[in-house]
Amino acid sequence: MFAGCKIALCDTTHVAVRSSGCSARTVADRLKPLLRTWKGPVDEVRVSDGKGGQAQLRLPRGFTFCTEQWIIDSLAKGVLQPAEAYRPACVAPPAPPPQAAQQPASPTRQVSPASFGAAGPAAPAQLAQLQQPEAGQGPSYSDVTAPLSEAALSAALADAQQDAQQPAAGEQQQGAAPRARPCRRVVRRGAEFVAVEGVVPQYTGGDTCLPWGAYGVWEEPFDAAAARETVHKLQRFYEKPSSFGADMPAVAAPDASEAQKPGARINTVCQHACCALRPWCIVDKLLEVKQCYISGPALQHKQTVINKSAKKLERWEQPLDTAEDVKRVELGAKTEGKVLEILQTGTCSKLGAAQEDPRVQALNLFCEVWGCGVKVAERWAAAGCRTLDDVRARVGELSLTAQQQAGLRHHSDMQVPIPRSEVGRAEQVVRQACFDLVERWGGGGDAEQTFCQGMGSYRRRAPFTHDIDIMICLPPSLDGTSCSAFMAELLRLLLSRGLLLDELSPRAYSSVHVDDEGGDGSASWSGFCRVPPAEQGAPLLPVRRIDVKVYHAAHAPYAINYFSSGTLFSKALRFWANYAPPAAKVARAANPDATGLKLSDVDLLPIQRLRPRGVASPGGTKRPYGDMNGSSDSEGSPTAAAVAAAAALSHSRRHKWGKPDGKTVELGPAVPCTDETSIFRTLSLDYVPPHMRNFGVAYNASVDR
DNA sequence: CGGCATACG
DNA sequence: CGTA
DNA sequence: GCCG
Repeated sequence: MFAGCKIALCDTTHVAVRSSGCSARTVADRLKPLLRTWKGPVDEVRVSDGKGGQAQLRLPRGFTFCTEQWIIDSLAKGVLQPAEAYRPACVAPPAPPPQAAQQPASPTRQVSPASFGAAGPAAPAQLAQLQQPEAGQGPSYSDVTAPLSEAALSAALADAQQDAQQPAAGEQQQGAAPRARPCRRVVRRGAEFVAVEGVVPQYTGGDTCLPWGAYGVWEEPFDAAAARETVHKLQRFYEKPSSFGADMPAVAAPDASEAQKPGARINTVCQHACCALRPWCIVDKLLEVKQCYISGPALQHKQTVINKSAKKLERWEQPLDTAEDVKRVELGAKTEGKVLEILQTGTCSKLGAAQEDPRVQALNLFCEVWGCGVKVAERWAAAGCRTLDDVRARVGELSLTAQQQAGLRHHSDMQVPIPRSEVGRAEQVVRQACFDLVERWGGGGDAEQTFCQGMGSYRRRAPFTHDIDIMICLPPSLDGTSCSAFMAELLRLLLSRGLLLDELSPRAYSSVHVDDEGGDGSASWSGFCRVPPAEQGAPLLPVRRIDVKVYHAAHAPYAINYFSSGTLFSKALRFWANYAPPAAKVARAANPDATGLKLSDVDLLPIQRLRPRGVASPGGTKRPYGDMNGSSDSEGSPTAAAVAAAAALSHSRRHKWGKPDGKTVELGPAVPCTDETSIFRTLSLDYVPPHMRNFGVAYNASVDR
């Protein structure tokens, strides 16, 4: 029924429908043409969209409607979820007239007729929770603390609470009556935290009173609605900074244009039901177009722009049938043109030309090799190579780095997605080694404050990842030790325990970091590993890419924030810190000369931008995004103190390549953050949990490059 | 036309 | 320049 | 490629 459609490959008994903004009529119309090829039995079903719209539609027997969230959750949990809990509002069974009149806006679910699946008269409360899985995941605090016993606090917990004041956690609870302290006993056994009494708590802060990082608990409480709003705010500001302050709806209002579409239908190529809900085919084509921009000036930024547009389209929940439909998305001029062309012809001239060009094809292929970027790819192509085997055959004359040779060797294994479970087992191996080492290195009484977790899309709950990314934050008692020395030991241990491949010299790891102050603040290593099979005799698992990072405790909030976020989310957050008026206000409070904040993986610094965005040249003094806050005029002429401070600060972190950015100066003092929540609060944002730090729709195939 | 996130190996 |  |  959905041949060629990427969503439907998951399952052949469900019809994915967007959760809102769609009429029953539309669903019926979309299904009609698809049914022409359906041979099996069909049921006549009456549906209502709760907005007065009703429709009679034909549905293959045994099929059920579901939202896209059903797919995501089913994948994440590895089990098909009950579809009735994910029924789209726009295809609810028609409500009996009297009730519908009484509660027009109420989302109460009616019990379904047979063709909606065997929902039965399930408890409405349960349904409501499942309907919005996000809400269920939020730490409605009572859920978190309820199972815990009311016995006496463990002495260790009491101690920890005394010296860790948690202002951010308290703030989140504003308004709510303080609850009795939850009580529990948790002990660390090696790399594991086990509950002796009650259960290991899930979230820090809030009224659990649990300091961040105690007992291996690093998850912070969140409000799903506030988090969604924050994601939206960041997206908007990143995509169109001038839109700051204007309140825009998260999705385009379900328009009345469904009734009479003014424009002519130009979409002649894509009839997929799921593409009416999200233009997947357009997104896919656009990402192919991105590949045309593989060489030339500023191409990285052109690719970035296409990426942004793709994410925007991915979030677009209206059908794209007419030119007016496309206009409403508000893409850039050129991108919009490409989308129109794709709609009309199924492809785009730019793409056609590039697909004919074997050199462009080769460049894109070569860039898949880890360690090979555009420059190197161009060298290989210039030498006449068109396939990876061409390159392999001429390794000698092309002078590949060890990294590139390894990347070439494992290229095919890199194509295999990594299931969560495998990342989890790698995490266990590293965690064991890490805690062993922390103890051996005399990590005082605070070894349990060591952070060691799988990061990246794994921490964002993706069902599959493309690499294994593990981060360690040493406990405070190891502040004086060198991260690279710790890394070297750790790699040796991981090699001997059979996780790492003996490639890219994990044996000889050393970081030439003879910088300032004793003890370098961070170290990182990238290489390959093979996770030992779960049971003996099982076939070897593929080789995987693995990154390991070690940070000092002081950097933990910033490092964890960065490595838990998707690429675009990180960029948007840093962009916000740099330029958003609320961030600028915070910056000025920390240092009167500051114009914004610079967020990195180790700290949050006030900075002074000598030429703020929106200022043409030395001439005018136009401020970037309106003069929304009173500010002292001190732009374009850094104080002597600022320059001196900048020189001192940037001394240790001067890059070898690229131009040293002379247009901003780093100022002090750094803004201290105790946890991730406090980073968001500092930036005047609400905390966003890792699994929501994706732009676009979570866990589809697209990867930023 | 300058800037586009920020850093380490 | 490569990586994240 | 797009925004200011």
